[in-house]
Amino acid sequence: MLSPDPFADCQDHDNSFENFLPTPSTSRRRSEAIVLSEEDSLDGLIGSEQVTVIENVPNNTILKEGEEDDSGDERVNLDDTITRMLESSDEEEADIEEEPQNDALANLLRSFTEGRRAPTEEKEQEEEEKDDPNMSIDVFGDLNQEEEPEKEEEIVLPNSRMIPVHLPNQKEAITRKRRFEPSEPSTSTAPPGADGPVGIVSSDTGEYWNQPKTITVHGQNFEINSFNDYMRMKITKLNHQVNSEKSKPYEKVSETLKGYSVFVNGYTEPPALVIRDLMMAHGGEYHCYYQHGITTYTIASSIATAKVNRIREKEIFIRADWITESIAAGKPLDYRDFLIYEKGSQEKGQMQQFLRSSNDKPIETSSTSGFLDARNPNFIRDYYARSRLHLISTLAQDMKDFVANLKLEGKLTEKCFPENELAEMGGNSLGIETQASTVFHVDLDCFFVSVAVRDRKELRDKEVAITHSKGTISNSMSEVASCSYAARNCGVKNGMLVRDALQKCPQLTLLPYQFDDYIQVSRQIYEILASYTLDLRAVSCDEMYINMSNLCEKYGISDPTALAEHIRKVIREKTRCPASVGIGSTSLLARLATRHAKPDGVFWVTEDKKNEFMLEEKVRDLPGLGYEMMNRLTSFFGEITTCSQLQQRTERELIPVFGPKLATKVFNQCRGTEEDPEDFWKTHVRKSVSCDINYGIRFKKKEEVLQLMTAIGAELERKLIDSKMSAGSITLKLMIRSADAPVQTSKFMGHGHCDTFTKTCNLSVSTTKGDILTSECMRLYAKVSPNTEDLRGVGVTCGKLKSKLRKDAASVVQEMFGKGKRDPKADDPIQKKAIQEEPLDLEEDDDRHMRNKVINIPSTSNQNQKIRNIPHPTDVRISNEITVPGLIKLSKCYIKKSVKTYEDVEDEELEEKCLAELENFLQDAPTKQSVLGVLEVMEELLNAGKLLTFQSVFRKFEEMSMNSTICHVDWFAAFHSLVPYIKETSERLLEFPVDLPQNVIGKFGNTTTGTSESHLKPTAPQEIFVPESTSHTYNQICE
DNA sequence: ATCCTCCCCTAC
DNA sequence: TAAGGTAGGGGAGGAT
Ligand SMILES: Nc1ccn([C@H]2C[C@H](O)[C@@H](COP(=O)(O)OP(=O)(O)OP(=O)(O)O)O2)c(=O)n1
Ligand SMILES: [Mg+2]
Repeated sequence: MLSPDPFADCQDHDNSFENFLPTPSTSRRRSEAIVLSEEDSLDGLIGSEQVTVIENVPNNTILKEGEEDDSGDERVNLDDTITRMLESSDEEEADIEEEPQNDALANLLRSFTEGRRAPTEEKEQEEEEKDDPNMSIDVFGDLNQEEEPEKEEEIVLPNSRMIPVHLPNQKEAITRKRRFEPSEPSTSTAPPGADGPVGIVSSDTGEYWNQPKTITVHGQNFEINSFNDYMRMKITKLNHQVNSEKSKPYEKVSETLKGYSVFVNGYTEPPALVIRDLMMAHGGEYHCYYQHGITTYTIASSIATAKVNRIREKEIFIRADWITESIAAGKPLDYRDFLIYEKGSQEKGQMQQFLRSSNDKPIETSSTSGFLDARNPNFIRDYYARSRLHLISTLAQDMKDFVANLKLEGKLTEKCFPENELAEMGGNSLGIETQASTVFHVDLDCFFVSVAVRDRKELRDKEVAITHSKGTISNSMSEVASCSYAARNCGVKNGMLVRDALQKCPQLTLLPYQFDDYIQVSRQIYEILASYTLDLRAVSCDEMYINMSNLCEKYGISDPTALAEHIRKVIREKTRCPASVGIGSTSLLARLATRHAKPDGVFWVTEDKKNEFMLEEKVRDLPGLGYEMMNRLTSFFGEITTCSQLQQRTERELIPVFGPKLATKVFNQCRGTEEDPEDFWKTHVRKSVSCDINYGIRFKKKEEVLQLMTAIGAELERKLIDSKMSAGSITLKLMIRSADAPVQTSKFMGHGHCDTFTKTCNLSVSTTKGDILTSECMRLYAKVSPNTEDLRGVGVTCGKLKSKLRKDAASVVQEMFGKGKRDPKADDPIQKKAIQEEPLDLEEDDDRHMRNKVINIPSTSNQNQKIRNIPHPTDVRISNEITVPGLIKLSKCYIKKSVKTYEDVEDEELEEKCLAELENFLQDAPTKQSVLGVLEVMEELLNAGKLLTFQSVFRKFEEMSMNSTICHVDWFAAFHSLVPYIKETSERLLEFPVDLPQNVIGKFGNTTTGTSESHLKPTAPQEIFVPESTSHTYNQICE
């Protein structure tokens, strides 16, 4: 195959290298990324620089202030409200669910297995679909190696979409040289994708760097560096007795407590150490800290009253004798007999007991069957409960939502500081003009560590890292989530493998996560900052920007560092965590300033000093320039570390390196002239919702894939509903073990070196439904059809999101008719038609339909070759032309009937005529387009609020589709593939806040079971008013 | 030109 | 053992 990739030139260079690198071409790109490891030395530099910053830059460093030329005041538009955030009822009809779901799944399963039955033919046929120009079929050839191994040679680089650049030869040489430098084995800044320095030994970062240090045999790591080990043990023991004891070997006596884990709170009898041994000896787990969702029980002797008040949700306090008695009994006993109640408050305890027993069983820890088992329905939950990245991602999103809601309400959070402090701050400087723009960047210092160290004074200023690793294995492949500044001085960095961190810093103390506390602290800091101003932008769980321009002006504060110190003080008091504040006139300057402020300080880049300031800034610190871009920069211009060096380059020169957008951005950034975009302080509408699992995926059977997809679908449904969005498109991302990567990854159950494949499809009707998402994902999965055992990761992204909130629709109705009551005139279709509407999101579907291309329907002969390819709604992009004339006429006919109060012979005749036409139409096998046409008519009836008509049409259609004498057999299946979509639309309507005969829909929901009987007895439904659709279909119906 | 899909990169 | 998620920006190259 030929590659259209303009980067092909560079491939040639690489090819000359292939002697050294037994790397197949697919992974060449990645290995190159690893090879260019000046990143390491560069970061090492930064690391050491940080030391000086810490020591030499006193807190409150202020570069002199001077000019205040800018008169352009940052106006923030608080009115930029997202209407979608407004409240609206969002109930779900639980009982509608069951049966249709199964239908959808059954359908999907069928199509899935069919797809697998004849993979080769499928593959060839797929070519004509041409829906995948980028992902060449050969890629699959690559994966299905056992069939066609010779193909490997001609494979193009499917993953290497590069900016079209011709790398100078000489730079290439530099690149290569570096490749063999064993120096600075820091993996911390290597992006996750750079996992595979494939050419050398193995697939994973860790294995590459550590190959000389460890030997791996049968999954067992044999360590070499025992001195480090010894030191670490010794220090850990001093610092944390329990932890050190952990490494003692113990005899496993039984499996009685398998699946249970405990956290010991305070003094108990037997004491914590004994409990730990007991737990371990009997198959249980001992946790040094309570971990929400993971720790089964908390063991304590009594709970102080104060403590009861802040019991973590679901935390179960029991007495220690649960353990001893369970062991004695040889089975885990019911925890409820061992609950601890607050003294003298039996009542409350019983209430709690009741709540607990009714709500949920004690959290069975995943280890019962190993969460890697896809059959575990709590698969995702258990994984998430331990994933720090999931935690910080969702927490960041939560904080963004929190801020968005505050802006919407326009209310500050409750003041948590004396008002006069602000006034005092600016009191004496009323005459002095304040800065035109003052932006704060607040970031907690080594967030996770700070939280952990709060209650452990002895570890303050010590080398500490937060990780899953308990330190029992010296060369742990676990990652350091966050490390203290003392540890950073040793060269430890966030994201580094524990093994490497211990190598650099043997005295490192490892502490476990405290997820619950991160959530709390995160909320606290946002509550604090939001009490000052709503001009605030959430970046992550521990980091945000605040626009202090208005506040400074209001209180006449000319020295923002005083304000910053004040804020830091409040944060420290409330959370007991240190925060640093960077101050500048733009977010960029504030952010860069924070680097100098850390740890636990303030740094202000004043306008007159900002040019000077920028000169010394590190290029790597510019936001947007990561590992890969630094590599590219170096390969073009050699080592460039400071912004002053970067300033020597023209914008034009940077474009080939970074691409036009980034080049412009970086060009301005390195001069400090980058202005914040107009909407920087505005709430951003979320564009995607996704769920990724790229850990622990080792499947044997395709059913397990389906099971995972089902879980992902459910999770996405939850997230979509939570964010009040529905998905218009679905993207499936698969991580597949690279052909050259070993089956055993270096990180236990990690994904190792992988190739990724993505497939997207658009939904004809946007949805929140997990079963639809799942079935679509499986269809996409079938398109890739990788070796099940080589699957290493699955991610699903919902895009083309639509707000599911009806608020805007409702307000339109209110404006027109007042009070949101249904207008009687609206029932009259003729009058109704006269009413012109703003486009509502109901109609966005139609907009999208118009935009989408119409895919050519394969000729019938072509279709017949397939085993039996029943058209599916998403096979087709929506057509403008509806091809179900009989159905439309029937609809018209029913609409007419629903309006009239008398029987009309003429209408009867018309109805029969329509039915005949429809029958005629249904005699042909369903095509993609005709199935879609049916769907569209149904949807439009629903969208138009024609419930009665819809019912009639639906019922009629269902009836006909089941009758194989009047209709082609495939229509039955085709019709049922539509049901979930129709159901989804009908449920959407339930949310419409105008009077709605819910019972009708409810009844309808129960009848879409696919069985023959139809309960769609008209229970006197009324047509409801819904703002008129402008769609082509609807116009056809109304005509 | 502008859109869409399939990537890659970045940040926490 | 280990828990490598998630959202956004953006480029290449094809389709329209
Ligand atoms: N690779 C990473 C990077 C960060 N985090 C988590 C742990 C961090 O504590 C938190 C915040 O990230 P920061 O980049 O703000 O790093 P720290 O707060 O730890 O240090 P500092 O902000 O002082 O540089 O995110 C993580 O789990 N894994
Ligand atoms: Mg931080």
